[in-house]
Amino acid sequence: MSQTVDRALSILPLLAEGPADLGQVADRLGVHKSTALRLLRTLHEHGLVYRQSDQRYRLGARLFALAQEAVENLDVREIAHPHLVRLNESCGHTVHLAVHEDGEVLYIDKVDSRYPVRMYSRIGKPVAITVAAVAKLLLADLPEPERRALAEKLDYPMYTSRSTPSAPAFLRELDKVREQGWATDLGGHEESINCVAAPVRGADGRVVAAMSVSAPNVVVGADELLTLLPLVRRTADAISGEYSGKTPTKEAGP
Amino acid sequence: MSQTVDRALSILPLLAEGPADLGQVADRLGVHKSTALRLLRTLHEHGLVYRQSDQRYRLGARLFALAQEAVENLDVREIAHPHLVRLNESCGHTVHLAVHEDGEVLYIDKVDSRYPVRMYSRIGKPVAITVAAVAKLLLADLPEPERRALAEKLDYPMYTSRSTPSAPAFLRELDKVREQGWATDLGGHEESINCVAAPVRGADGRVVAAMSVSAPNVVVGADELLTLLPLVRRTADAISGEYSGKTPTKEAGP
DNA sequence: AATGCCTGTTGCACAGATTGCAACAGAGCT
DNA sequence: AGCTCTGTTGCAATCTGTGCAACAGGCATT
Repeated sequence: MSQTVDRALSILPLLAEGPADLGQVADRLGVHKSTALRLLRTLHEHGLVYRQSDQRYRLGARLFALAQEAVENLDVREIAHPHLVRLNESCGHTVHLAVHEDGEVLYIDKVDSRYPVRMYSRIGKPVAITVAAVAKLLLADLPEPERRALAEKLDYPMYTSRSTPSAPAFLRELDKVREQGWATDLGGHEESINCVAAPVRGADGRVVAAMSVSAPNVVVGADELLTLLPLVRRTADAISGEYSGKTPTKEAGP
Repeated sequence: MSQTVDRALSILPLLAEGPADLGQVADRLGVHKSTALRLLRTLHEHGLVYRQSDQRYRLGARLFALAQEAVENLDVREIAHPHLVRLNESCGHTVHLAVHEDGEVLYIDKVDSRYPVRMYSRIGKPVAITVAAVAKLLLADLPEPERRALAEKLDYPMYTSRSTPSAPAFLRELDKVREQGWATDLGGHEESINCVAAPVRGADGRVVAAMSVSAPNVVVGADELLTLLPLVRRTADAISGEYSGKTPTKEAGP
């Protein structure tokens, strides 16, 4: 809607691919070098891009700080976290929390005490939306037309032979998931990894988040993982209860 | 430099404080509501802001993805990570990696296997620049005028009685740190936490990053922590060697 | 139940900011 | 030393962004 801002913001994903110099940025934006320079300057003043010693531009530090603060005012995450930790303690597996936003599903929390994994390599990363158990739950709850439109807009990469192959198959899966109130991903993303997931609902019953437990086949088989389903659902329900019970925004209640 | 972009970007830190509606955004920007609306729309199209169900705006998902990719392009981090893990395994304490950028120091990696801490609560967060051991190392290496200018621009909050109190004291500390080639923070940020840090240098000898080991007093005293110094320095030197040995950019070598 | 207020949204004309050009500067390389 | 390449600045034309005012829709109040 605003050309200048649009151009400026287009620089960010471009730089996300790697550092670039002025000429490259100008070319890929399709604007004059001087224009690109001015946009980059403005981005720089706000700390969103950084000019490294070789004069090339790169994404800047403020971006981290913003993403940081953004994740910190997601109230679902705050409420859910202790529950995730407790679940992790009792089963030992990786626990994820994810939300849906504008056609993307992303992890907003993760607990994995067994292996010291680099946590930031996951949080914030968009999820494999067509196969992940949490994605199924979040999308299954969308209103019919929106869900259909999204399903048909998606790509269906065959990560493994068990990946969801097409929009119709995906929509069928979503119907099933909505019906049963939980979801799985059995080797659909990575051959040897299975997940079980359950939805977190707000006061109005809408799904606001989804949580999952993941484990590699070598640790527990799919059957064994499924025995955790009741525990996962109970945890999700506990979060739902707490989330819809309180209104943690600052508006004073009656 | 570019008014429109400047205004649009000013919205981001504003929303970082918490969700806001159109009117609030317009007020705080000092522009007409319609203008704010258009800016927000553009930000929305790029996924940087998200409109939640109550119509208020909040920072968006793309921000995570960008910060994500940004951190993945930092080659120091990639090289350093295994070393940090190894150091953590041998001493058991929290290990940090930090870089300096435009007057800010921020953590870009952290390993803490003992306590399952929420990792993202730190990575990307600006460091207490006047007291942190890693900050001292990074700033001590700046050219004299720049260092002086920065030191005088900073605030010197007294987190504890041992915090750096003023610019002159800070500059003196930086001189000492540069001299000895390592740094400490003994309860300067939080009363009961001590850190030892060492610099990572590029091929030209400039400090490109700094790493530290932190531990609370109740686990090991300051004296005991200092016995780790040789190990920390060796680790940092190992990273420096590997970092300056390779040029991991795509420019083909001879 | 109807009214009034408040928030978000659109069309339009003006003003002013942004754009591309061309000329300049400075570094790095042949 | 000359050359080219990249980054940088001043300027005028114009296109874009801005604020205004009117509209729409929802919520709470009368």
